[in-house]
Amino acid sequence: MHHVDFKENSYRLIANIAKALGNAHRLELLELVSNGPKNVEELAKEARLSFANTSQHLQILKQLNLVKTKRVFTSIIYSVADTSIPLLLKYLHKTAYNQSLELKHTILDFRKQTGITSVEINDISDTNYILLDVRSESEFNFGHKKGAINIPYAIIDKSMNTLDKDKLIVAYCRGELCTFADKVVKHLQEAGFNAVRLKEIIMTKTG
Amino acid sequence: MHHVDFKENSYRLIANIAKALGNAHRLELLELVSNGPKNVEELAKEARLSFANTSQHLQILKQLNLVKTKRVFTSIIYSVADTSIPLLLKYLHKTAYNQSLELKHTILDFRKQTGITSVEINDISDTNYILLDVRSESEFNFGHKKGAINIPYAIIDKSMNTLDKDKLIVAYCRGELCTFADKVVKHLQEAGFNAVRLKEIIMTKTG
DNA sequence: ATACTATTCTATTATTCTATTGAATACTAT
DNA sequence: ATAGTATTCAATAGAATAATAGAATAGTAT
Repeated sequence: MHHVDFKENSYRLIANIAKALGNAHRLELLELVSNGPKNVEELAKEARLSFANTSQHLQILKQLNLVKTKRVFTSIIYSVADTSIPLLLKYLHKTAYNQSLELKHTILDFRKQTGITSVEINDISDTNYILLDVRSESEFNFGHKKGAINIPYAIIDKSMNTLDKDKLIVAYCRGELCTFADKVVKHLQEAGFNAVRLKEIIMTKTG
Repeated sequence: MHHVDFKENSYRLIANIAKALGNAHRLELLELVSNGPKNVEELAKEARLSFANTSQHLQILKQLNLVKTKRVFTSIIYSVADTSIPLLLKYLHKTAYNQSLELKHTILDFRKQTGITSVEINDISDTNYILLDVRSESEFNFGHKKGAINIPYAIIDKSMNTLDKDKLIVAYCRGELCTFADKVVKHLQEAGFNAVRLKEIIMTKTG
């Protein structure tokens, strides 16, 4: 192969991966499956898309080997194909946040509007905090931050009495654009807890 | 802003960055400017594109704040907007290499065909090797690996006599898809030098 | 001032991408 | 076997993207 064809072929193949990430819905779907395996119905609902459209986007991701499937009873379960993919998503978010003033302001304004404090793990002086994962039980079991406990968003009102009011509660969900943690923090604060939201780009196991 | 709009807006803005990388020519242009500032003419020539088309692609990259411009005499010089961008490109290459069998084989077959050995820095047992940067002088001056010396690809035949035949020569260029280093290694080997190519995804300063 | 030149803009065309709809498929459950 | 259901396929229309050619612009050089 001539070096010009080699270069053009290679760039085309790499660009194909970027192109797959270059659609807001596919990006969201890929992040959803990065948080744990899900079937098409769940993904369609979470991403607010039609069934058929979700399936089509997922097939594009599958064709590029970014997600993989397996059948479990009547459902096709999609999951992320490789652990390097969430890492790529993280750097994409980072660059977007750094280079797009509009994105930066969208995120900062939203957090400001909710009035909830976001902290990074390293910024927490209190060593005796509770790290609270508010995602679903299956997402928690698929992978979570070291030392975290799980109270899914949906049941926080019933289960918050198991939490210690004297400790700082640091809640997190799927990442920067997931708003489960924001809502949980608000509920906890209203119930008299000392709670903040973990500032993170994308959910990663170690932190 | 409602949390659904917040999410959709944010994903749209992040996807816009990915979309910019989702074109083989733009990807190549972005990597070219990551190696050092260049004017439109240079970029068009290197990427084998028409002048107008190059300009249009560059404007898309500029609009997304991935590249920046400045005028120097009669030319507009494009350069990469931020150091986080080459890092994103590196992870994109990595994921593409891992997930696309076709890309992996394209690269492996090309290197096999040239018959040139690729090594990683850590694999070199001989501590007394020469690290040779074969890019242009201006690219070298913009940033190079620690300890590297520069003999641009274009003048290797005239300048190879300054190199030591008793030392291992490890040549590198702009990265995995750049073939300058391959050609230089071949010339050096034919002239009786002991030369190999540095295996690297994207040119980074430290290594 | 004027010519020159590097770059960008405009208009056009061909191509690719996206969402929708309804039908088809492939598997499970009985 | 048959029914049921989750998912995918196929066709389509509209929107967005990409490349080309030629005109326009904005600066430098004389």
